[in-house]
Amino acid sequence: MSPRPPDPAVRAALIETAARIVATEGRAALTLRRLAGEVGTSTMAVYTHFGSMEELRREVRREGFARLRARLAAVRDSKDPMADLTLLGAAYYLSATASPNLYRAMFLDGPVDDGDLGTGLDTFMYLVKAIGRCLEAGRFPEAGGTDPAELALEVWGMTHGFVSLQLANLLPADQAAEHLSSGVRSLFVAWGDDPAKTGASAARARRRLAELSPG
Amino acid sequence: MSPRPPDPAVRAALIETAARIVATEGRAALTLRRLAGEVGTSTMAVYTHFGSMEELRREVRREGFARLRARLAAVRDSKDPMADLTLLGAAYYLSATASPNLYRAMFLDGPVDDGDLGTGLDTFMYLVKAIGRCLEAGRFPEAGGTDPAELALEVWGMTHGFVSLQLANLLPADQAAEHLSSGVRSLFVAWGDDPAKTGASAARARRRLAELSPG
DNA sequence: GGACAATCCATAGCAACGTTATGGCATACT
DNA sequence: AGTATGCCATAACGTTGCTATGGATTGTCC
Repeated sequence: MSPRPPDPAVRAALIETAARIVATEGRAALTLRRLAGEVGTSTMAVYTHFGSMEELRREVRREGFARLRARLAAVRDSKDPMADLTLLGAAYYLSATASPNLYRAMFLDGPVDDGDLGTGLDTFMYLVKAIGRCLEAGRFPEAGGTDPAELALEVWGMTHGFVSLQLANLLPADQAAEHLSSGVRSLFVAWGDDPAKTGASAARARRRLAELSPG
Repeated sequence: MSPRPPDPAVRAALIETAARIVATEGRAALTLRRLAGEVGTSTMAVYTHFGSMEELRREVRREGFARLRARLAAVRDSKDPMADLTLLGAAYYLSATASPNLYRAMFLDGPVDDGDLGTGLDTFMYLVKAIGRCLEAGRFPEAGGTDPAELALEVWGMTHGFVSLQLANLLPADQAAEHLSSGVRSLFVAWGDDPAKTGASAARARRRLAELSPG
């Protein structure tokens, strides 16, 4: 009754190879025939495993989110939640700029569907939790009863903005990084953080940069 | 000696039709044969006028920047430079979200080249000048001797960030608009603007929304 | 253990894509 | 008027994603 099962190794190889091609050469470089050729299978394998090229691209995005999540998870909670927060921002920025084409595929290439939204949202939670801990520590007196998710959205919007400008060649990397950090610092100031503490946390974050996964 | 000159009407029709297709149906809807068909010419006309499909897409981006510039130019200087600034931000946001596919083509679809950078930069100048007038009016005491372009970059980065998140379906329109305005307000607070004045300027800007071009 | 049935994947063909070659015909200068 | 120059219409080429067909392989049942 039961027929031949699909080979999980073929499926994994397709995703991994596709992610590599997209990450190194961009979306346009990923073609059906080339993918099948590099994996050493036939074009039909893509259709039995994913149904369409678009569905495979979605799996590539999932892979991208998984890698981003791993980077963020490498940032451990410390006694200075704002240093943790700064380090999360750095991990996000470095992930995006180290694999610009993958970031483009995840966030820029087109409207994401609901499936992506779910897998992307849990990476956002790392940011929300860090900000929540900053609030508990009393670092943002001016943002008293605010939902941490609201504040996290401000930080994410600004981060995504500068990353996008850099990836679009509208800003050189050094300017993007500098204005991003000064912009986020402005948010902290507006939320009432003590400037001396802000500086101390930033210094502590800088000392912990080695925690971040390589790349 | 001199041969038949290229018809400027054909060229204009190609650009206008291409911009309409991209704006209404997105980048993927613009194909060579369809464009030639709708304009009522042959596929070769595209190559005599633009040389390649990619060069025509660049003209579409130029057209998009021209439209954005017209929107920004419709905001006249008033005695309240921060109201002007807020209105410029609204004009930018409304332009982008009213023609999301055109904004995508201009800023999101791929790395822009140097030609785009030049045409895009002069729209940025509207923002720089408004912030310069805010500085002259003493609205940002904490940002004393800072270059207006630096501050404008912060505002632009945040604006572009939330616009991009909305266009990517990562944020619903109402949340994007709300967090964008509250984020920009945070920047003003961090730069030392008097909260009462900030509110008054925002109210004045709201009353002037009709100045903006329709759409 | 052998027949069966289901289905994965290899081969071949389709429409549509951007681009290039070819050629007729209109146009501006001698 | 004649001519040469180059715009634009027609046709073909290679590559794209996708579908139709068919052979090979594997799990199940008697």
